[in-house]
Amino acid sequence: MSEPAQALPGVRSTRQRTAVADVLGRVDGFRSAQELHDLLRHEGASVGLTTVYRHLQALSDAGQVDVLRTDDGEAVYRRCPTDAHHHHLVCRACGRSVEIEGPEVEVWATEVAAEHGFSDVSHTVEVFGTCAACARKARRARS
Amino acid sequence: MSEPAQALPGVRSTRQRTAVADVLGRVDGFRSAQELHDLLRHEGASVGLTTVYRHLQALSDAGQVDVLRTDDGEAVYRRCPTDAHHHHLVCRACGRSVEIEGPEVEVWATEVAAEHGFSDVSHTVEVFGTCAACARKARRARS
DNA sequence: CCGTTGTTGGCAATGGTTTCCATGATGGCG
DNA sequence: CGCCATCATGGAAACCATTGCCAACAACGG
Ligand SMILES: [Zn+2]
Ligand SMILES: [Zn+2]
Ligand SMILES: [Zn+2]
Ligand SMILES: [Zn+2]
Repeated sequence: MSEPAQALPGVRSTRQRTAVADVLGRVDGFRSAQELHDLLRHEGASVGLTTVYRHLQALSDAGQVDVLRTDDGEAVYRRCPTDAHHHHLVCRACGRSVEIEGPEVEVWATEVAAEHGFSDVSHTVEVFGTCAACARKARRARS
Repeated sequence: MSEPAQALPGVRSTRQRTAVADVLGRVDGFRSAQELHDLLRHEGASVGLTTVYRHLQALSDAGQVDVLRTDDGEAVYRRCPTDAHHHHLVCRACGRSVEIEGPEVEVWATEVAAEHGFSDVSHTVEVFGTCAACARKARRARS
């Protein structure tokens, strides 16, 4: 551990790289690459869309951001406060999300896969809903 | 209930519609729209790609086929032997899949959402792995 | 200051999916 | 039977997130 963990060899710390990492830290939910690109643009720290994709890819490869896909196939990204394996409770309306974990789910997934002779097992577990804030907003709008 | 559940008003039973429903019943795993289109083409019962998409959409809306997305965002479809709520154990290599269920997971998802004040809750739970057949095949190829 | 090496970002290409629209089949009705 | 209204079909074009390409750029070491 003679060097910071994030400085992989051959990876420079550029303005763009930190801008992408920063904006991810500042938002509270899953965001698409294009939303992040727009955010950066509006903040003045403009970064090419291609570059945003590149860094999101890199961060995701490094396990520093979580990626999941919306119902219509768009990839959305989130930097979570924890590095440990976990899942998400995501608001369908605003994207805000909460880290959740369920040891019993981990066990169940492993066991059921083994029972059927599957190896090299992984799983996706995401819970979607409407957060309290968005539910309030919707109720107010409907009245 | 004076009419069969599947015959929605304004939906005719055409050659194409049955062809799509049939091929879904004949394959054993999740398949993409384009794969299904190819299968139909090779069977002689050719159906336009647009029409394949249309019927997959309709069947999915009617809850008669399950849809999920691969890592690269492609939608894959499967007609499952059961109508009841369930999840899948899917082979990453060949798409073959097994229906699984876990009551404890259902409970967990509901509870954790309620704890955080989320309403209108749904969830996606899929387990991926390499099925025994594909694992054998891979081992043989590597030697 | 120069050359090497990794970075950037606009633009073009990709590829799954959807939309359009002209054509075709169906079925009721006179 | 002939005609019309109503879907259904499918090829082509549009869409759109994502990736590939590549020329211009910054950083670093010498
Ligand atoms: Zn919300
Ligand atoms: Zn897990
Ligand atoms: Zn397999
Ligand atoms: Zn479930």
